[in-house]
Amino acid sequence: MGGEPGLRELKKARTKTLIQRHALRLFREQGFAATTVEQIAAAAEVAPSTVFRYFETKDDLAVLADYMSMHTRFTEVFTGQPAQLGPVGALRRTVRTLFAEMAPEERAARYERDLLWLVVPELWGANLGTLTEARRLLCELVAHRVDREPADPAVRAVTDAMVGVTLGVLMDCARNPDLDPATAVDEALAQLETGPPV
Amino acid sequence: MGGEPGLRELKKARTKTLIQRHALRLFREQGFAATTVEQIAAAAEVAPSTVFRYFETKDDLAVLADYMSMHTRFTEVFTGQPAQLGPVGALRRTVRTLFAEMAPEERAARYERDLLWLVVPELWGANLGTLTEARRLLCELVAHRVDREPADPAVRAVTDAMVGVTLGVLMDCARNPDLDPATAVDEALAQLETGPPV
Amino acid sequence: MGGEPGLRELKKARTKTLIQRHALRLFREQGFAATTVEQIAAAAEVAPSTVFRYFETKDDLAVLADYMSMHTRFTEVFTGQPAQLGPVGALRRTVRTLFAEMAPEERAARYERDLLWLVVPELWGANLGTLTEARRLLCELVAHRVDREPADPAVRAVTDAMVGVTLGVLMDCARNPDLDPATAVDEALAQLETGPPV
Amino acid sequence: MGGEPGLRELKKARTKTLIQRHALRLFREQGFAATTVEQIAAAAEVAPSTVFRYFETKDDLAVLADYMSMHTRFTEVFTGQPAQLGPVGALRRTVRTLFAEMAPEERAARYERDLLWLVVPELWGANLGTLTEARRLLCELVAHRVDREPADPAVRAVTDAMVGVTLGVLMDCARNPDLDPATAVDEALAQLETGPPV
DNA sequence: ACTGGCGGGACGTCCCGTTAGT
DNA sequence: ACTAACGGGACGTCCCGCCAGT
Repeated sequence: MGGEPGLRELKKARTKTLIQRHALRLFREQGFAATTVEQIAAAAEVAPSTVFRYFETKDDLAVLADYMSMHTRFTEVFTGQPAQLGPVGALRRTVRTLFAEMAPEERAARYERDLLWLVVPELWGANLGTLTEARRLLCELVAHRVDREPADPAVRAVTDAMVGVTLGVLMDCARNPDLDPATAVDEALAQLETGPPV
Repeated sequence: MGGEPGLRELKKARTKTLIQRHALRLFREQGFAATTVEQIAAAAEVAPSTVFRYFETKDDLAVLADYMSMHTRFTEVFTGQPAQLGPVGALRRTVRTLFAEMAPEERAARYERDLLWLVVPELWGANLGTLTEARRLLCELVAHRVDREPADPAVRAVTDAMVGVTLGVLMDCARNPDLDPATAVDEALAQLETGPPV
Repeated sequence: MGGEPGLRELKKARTKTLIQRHALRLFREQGFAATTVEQIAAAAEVAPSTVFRYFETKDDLAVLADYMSMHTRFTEVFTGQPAQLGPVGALRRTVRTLFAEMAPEERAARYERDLLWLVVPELWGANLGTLTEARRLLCELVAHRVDREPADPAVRAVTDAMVGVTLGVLMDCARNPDLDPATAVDEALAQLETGPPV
Repeated sequence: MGGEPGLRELKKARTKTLIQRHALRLFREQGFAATTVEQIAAAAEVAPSTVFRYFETKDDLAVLADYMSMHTRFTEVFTGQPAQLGPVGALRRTVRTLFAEMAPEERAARYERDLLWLVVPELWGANLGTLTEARRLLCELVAHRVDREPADPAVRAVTDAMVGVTLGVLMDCARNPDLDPATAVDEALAQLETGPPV
């Protein structure tokens, strides 16, 4: 009653992470469609039913559910940027801050995990919800920053431009492991910031 | 013997279109996963095997294959825009031209068909290839117009911004049938063109 | 140690009844197959494991176990009927007496619960045992009353006729809530009693 | 077009019968629940999917679908009985005629198949529909014979009595292979016919 | 003692490839 | 050429038994 003090909860979270880790590894190694839930279960040393206990569908194994939990931190940092910064500038500094907060080894781990869906078409479906939600959030934050409505066309446009640019560069990163997402995103957004594009 | 008389070809194309039309309708009505190939076959009055003769997988039913054929026309129009126009301006005029070339009743039909995948997550996977290809093409056209390399970060950025803005507004159109895609896209791109966003 | 104080017993019985009540309600609302044990557990606010502690299988949730306990009272009343009454007459009066012994609100509650299995095919399997047992008992009581063997064809026939008529009318009641089982059964049995049918 | 002349249809029917035959055999040998669809498929030398192509659910394997086809013959014979016969007499003669029409080896085969569900509780659910339909038909035929409405209580009662007696005796036959259903049913119904039971 | 978590396995749906029939 | 039939296999749901935690 009141938050499950511990051991059970902990093990649950551990199992969930374990299953997803193996799933993502197998998706990368063999492709999404070619990987069966049975294989994932075997790799994680659980029963197939257990996989479905933690993830409703196979697709959900590729969904980064903990992203939602990042939204509050993102909001904090973005909102905290100096008022004279435009939306693009604020986003650049937010991204820099959030990347800096991650320990180096965490960053490497995340890159593998979080960029996978960008290069596996089947996973877009499962992650579209997360993406849409992120877009909605960013739109609101931008609106607040420039003191307009989220439905304002200018707000929509700048938001979608930032999303487009960020996604584009991340897709390149996912395909090319030599690129560092942190700097790549920052540089790409810089292009947007400097003025009328090209 | 010799070149297909063309009649058979025509009938084949007709069947293919027929199957896809019914498939898309059912996807919209019932959702993608809930629609079975058998239902589609029944609706199109063919055998399930025939569906697979025309489309390799069920996913392919949701892919707008004829888009590739639009690329040449798109390239023509885009390239033909006045040299002093920037990429965004050139895209706006290209889009206007292409929309204008469509008969009104064709436009309505296309809206239904072509925007469907934007609101059905499972269909993103199948259409991602088309989208990526379109992005690549636009990137090259932009590069050529501004006389830089396609790999140039500025070229990438403006391309991805245009793609992001266009997709964003199309998603809104798909969800809100009152919006007219032609004007909505044009207005959204106008936001990008006018200068440093917001 | 020693006889259970009875308090624990009582609570147990209460829980069992509670679980079954919710199960039957859900079976009626959603159908048997569509109702999961988890839903039942949630409705009764217990853990799924607990459901299986009280009922061996899901099917058993639909079995009216307390019917066996009614057998002794039934036997008493049936045996106590005047000797000159035939089996059908004795059954009619027994049924009337037993119905009369129930408080009105109990009758309404029982109707809902006890007639459910008649209209849900999947529940026949679980309840067939109870039905067979009832048939066997009635057969013996009839045999005793007419002073013949239970295996006597005439005894079997009259027993099965009564069972058939009763079941038939109860199935009608289950489907048509306007009918009152007490009078409907009585009237139907009256048809059997009056002589060579039709 | 127009009734599938042959080979295909024939093979289909053959496969369906084959699967069901093996299923019923296994149900008898191992019990219903203990028999898996895989086992049935293996015994019939088909794939498990093929089983589900012919029978919607495992339960349906135990349903005697061809009974419906007997209804017309039954109606003919029953209706053709002399007008002065009462419903029970007409049913007795109908049953005798129908049994007589079967070749001896067919009778033996049918007994095995058709009486199985009576002793396997899980199968009652699947067969209840057939039973209910039979009851409805008999009710109508009786009503017509005695020139009353099918809803008339007397009609209902005599119908249900006949159904009850028949079922009861068939259950005994199913459990006791020494009994001959044809004569057992006839004798049991005779009890109903001779007058006020007992 | 009760409950939560997990295993194992059956069911039933669906996809899609192959083979054989018309 | 088109289609029906079937195979094989993945997915996802659900039941129910067991064991470990509180």
